[in-house]
Amino acid sequence: MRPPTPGKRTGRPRSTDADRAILDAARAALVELGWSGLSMGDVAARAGVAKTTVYRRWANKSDLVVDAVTALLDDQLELPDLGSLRADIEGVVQHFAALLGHPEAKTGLMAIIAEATRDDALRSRIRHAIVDRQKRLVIEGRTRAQHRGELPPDNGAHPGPQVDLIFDTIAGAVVHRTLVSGEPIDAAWAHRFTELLLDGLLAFPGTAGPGMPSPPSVRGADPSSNAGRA
Amino acid sequence: MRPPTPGKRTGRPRSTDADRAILDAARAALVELGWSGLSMGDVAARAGVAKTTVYRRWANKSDLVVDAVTALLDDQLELPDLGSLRADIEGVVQHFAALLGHPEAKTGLMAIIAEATRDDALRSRIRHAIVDRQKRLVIEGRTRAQHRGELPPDNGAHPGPQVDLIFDTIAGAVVHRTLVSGEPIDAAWAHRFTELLLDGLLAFPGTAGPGMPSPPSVRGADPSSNAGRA
Amino acid sequence: MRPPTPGKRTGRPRSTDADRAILDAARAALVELGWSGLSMGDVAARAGVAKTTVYRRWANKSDLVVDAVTALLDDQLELPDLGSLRADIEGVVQHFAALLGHPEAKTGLMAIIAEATRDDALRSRIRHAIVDRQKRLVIEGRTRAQHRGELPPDNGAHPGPQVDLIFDTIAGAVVHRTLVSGEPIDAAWAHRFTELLLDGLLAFPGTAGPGMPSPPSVRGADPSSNAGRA
Amino acid sequence: MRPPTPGKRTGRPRSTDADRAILDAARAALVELGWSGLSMGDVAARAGVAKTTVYRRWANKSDLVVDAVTALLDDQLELPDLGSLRADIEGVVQHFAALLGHPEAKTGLMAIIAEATRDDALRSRIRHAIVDRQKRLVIEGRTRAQHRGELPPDNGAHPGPQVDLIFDTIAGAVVHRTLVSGEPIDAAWAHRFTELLLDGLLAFPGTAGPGMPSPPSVRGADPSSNAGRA
DNA sequence: ATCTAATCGAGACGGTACGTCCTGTCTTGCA
DNA sequence: TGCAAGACAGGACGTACCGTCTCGATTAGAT
Repeated sequence: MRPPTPGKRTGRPRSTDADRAILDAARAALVELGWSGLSMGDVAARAGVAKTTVYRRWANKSDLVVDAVTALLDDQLELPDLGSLRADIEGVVQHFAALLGHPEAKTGLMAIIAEATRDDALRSRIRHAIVDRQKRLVIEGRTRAQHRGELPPDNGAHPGPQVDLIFDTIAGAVVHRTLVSGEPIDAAWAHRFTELLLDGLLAFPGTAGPGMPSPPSVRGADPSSNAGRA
Repeated sequence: MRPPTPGKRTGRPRSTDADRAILDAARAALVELGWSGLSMGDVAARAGVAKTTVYRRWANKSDLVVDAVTALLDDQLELPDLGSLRADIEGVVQHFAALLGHPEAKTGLMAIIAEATRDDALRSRIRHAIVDRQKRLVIEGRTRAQHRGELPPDNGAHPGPQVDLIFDTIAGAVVHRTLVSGEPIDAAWAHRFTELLLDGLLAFPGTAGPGMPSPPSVRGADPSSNAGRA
Repeated sequence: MRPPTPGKRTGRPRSTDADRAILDAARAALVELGWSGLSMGDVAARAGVAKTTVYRRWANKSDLVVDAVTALLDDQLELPDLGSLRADIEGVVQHFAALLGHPEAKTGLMAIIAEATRDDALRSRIRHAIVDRQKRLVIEGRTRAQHRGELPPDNGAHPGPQVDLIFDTIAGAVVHRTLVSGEPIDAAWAHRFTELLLDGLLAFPGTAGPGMPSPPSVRGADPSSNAGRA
Repeated sequence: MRPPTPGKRTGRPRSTDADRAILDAARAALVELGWSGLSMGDVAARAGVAKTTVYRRWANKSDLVVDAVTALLDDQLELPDLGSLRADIEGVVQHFAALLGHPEAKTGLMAIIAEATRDDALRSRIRHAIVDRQKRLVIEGRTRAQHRGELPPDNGAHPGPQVDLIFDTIAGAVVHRTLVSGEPIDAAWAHRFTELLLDGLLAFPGTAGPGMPSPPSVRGADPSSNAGRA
């Protein structure tokens, strides 16, 4: 939705009904047909709008779909305080997983990410519209944990890289399991993943079966797992 | 490459030269033009082959690109023994990151994954051709670490879920950072990620800035992995 | 040129330049390449027009060629008064023969007629666009001859069958000699044919060799038609 | 059916069953699909034969169809003596019309004639295989009429042009009425056409209605129709 | 009784055109 | 000026045939 552009104010104003109808139509088409099956003409027809009206707002497929998808995600960005870092992470994992369970989010996200691998402008748009936005969840959770005393306060170093690392790890795992491995994410998986993230691999060497969580280790103080190490 | 399979023995056999030429051409076209720019006619022309000859083997773009990309990954599956679990993980992370640095792998992988979000057959094809194959790396590294005594032996529980979790975590983080966040993976990131994975977030207070490695972590006293560091 | 017809008035109107360019290109292509060599894509290219633009107007090759050929014939429909029935017939025979001498008319006509042998819609289209139109020549010549007193006036019977018979005989002989027998039509043939048609076989003892005109037939004492002969 | 060619006698002989099956299949396909719809592969499939087997006998579609059609006509060439020139002509007209009533003859003939308008080799093949063969009918009828005294004997001049003219007139009228005008040929039309051909237009100026034949005029001795002439 | 060479079926091959679909731009007339 | 409608140039799609080619398996006649 770019070129309604600058100061000008004359002529017939754009229909906001059309805006909504087009985004809704795009979302619906994306679910049914996928990125490559989605056509601008079809979106216009679904929205009951002329093709011109679509192109007047979005210059091409990418732009339209990015807006359609991000609008979808914007409604979902919340991180309720569940009382502990561990619970917060489990919560966000399940929340994100639930979001990716919706076919429109799933298809749309992957489609624009794929397209972005060869389109720098699209990539940076995704970065700003999606990644940076979601990163606030990590920052917020981190700050909250620091206030609770679960994590030490910032020691003066820039926390960005740390935040990025954790964001990529959490989001990556969820996305990969859902979209690449193609397995669903349930409470048990969320629990085990949180355990791994907080305590580390060396702290729970495969003793956990599915749905059979290991006892919460505090800072991984499990002597047996340290046995073979210097 | 499906329909030649039925046991028939009659007629002129398919040219294996054509097989190779087409896959090579598809790979090259993928790098230059990306998924959406790749056209079957162009691939045929590059391969010096008629369009018919391509369609006789692969029914559509997805099928062709999946085969082209998996063949690409098959050449890359190695996990040299670097002497410790920590080093092995850092190694595989960097190895996988390097692979995703190649535009052909990057574009091709994401494209077929995106396409797979709405194509069950393609999804299971990806699972078998790529995911399951790569999972062996995790299993191999795990077994090696158990022999070294870094990890306890299997305690009778089925190790699958554990392997899956670790695989999704490693592959997911690498893929997400590379393709979604759009940041490169260097030695420092690989090191910090490995530290997080092995020791856990609670043991890892995020004091490291970029290019400014964290102090040797309390428990990661592995000489080989510290070799290049202060 | 069918589907624009419904009374609609909206949208961008079709380019009449394109109409003309396409028909001209089709005519030219027909001459150079013949029916089977003519391709829609090539016609579009010659007309400097997209293939879509051709298909929007004509659904297939037959339709396009029919229109191209009939437009060609429409320019040619004249029957100058040569002073006598005999001269008028000789004139129209030579005129029609000259028309069939043009490769575009020759190829186009036969092609659509052949196609029409298995396409009822096309057949009736040809009937209306070509046959009925040309029949007026016979009617006009007949009326003229009646005014001159060469033929008796209509005796109350419907003249249709008579007109049809004469039309099929004249047109059939010209077409057959030109396209089936593959021999050219010159002044001598036109003269002998007219003699046969007017006087009948029994009055016409076949003494004429080629270029060796028969002696003035007993009953065909028409000065104008004998002008160029011994 | 050309290249079984010269002296050689060794190897497996060609199957005559295949010859017949192919021609029959070609005939059937021609009726159903027309020239342009007929494909060599389809003919082979209908004949239960490999494409190679067809191409080994006929180099292309034209050759095959010409042979298929001429074989069809060869069975039909007879001119029974009906006792008078008039009856013989009426007989051959109706006979030829009946032949063109068969869709396979109709479609096949027109198709190859149309193709011949731009293929000299095909044209001369048609001339020899069809036209020249049928011309014998005219020659035979003429000779017979001369023996009966209905026509004068040859006066030394070469009779070819006369034969050609009559052949083109008869065949042309029948073909044109059937295929171009698209009207059927019944006994009444055959009678009226014969009358025109034998007596001439000036002898029966439209006094005949359909199915209401004029009395047989002998040498067109109708004074009233000659009124306006010198 | 073998040898041998042309036949047969099957179907892959390089090409060419097909007719459809979509893209992004443009040209109308109405509001 | 916005908008619905739809024409426009361009280009890829996946299909269908063409006429050629390579296979392995017959099949007769010549040896």
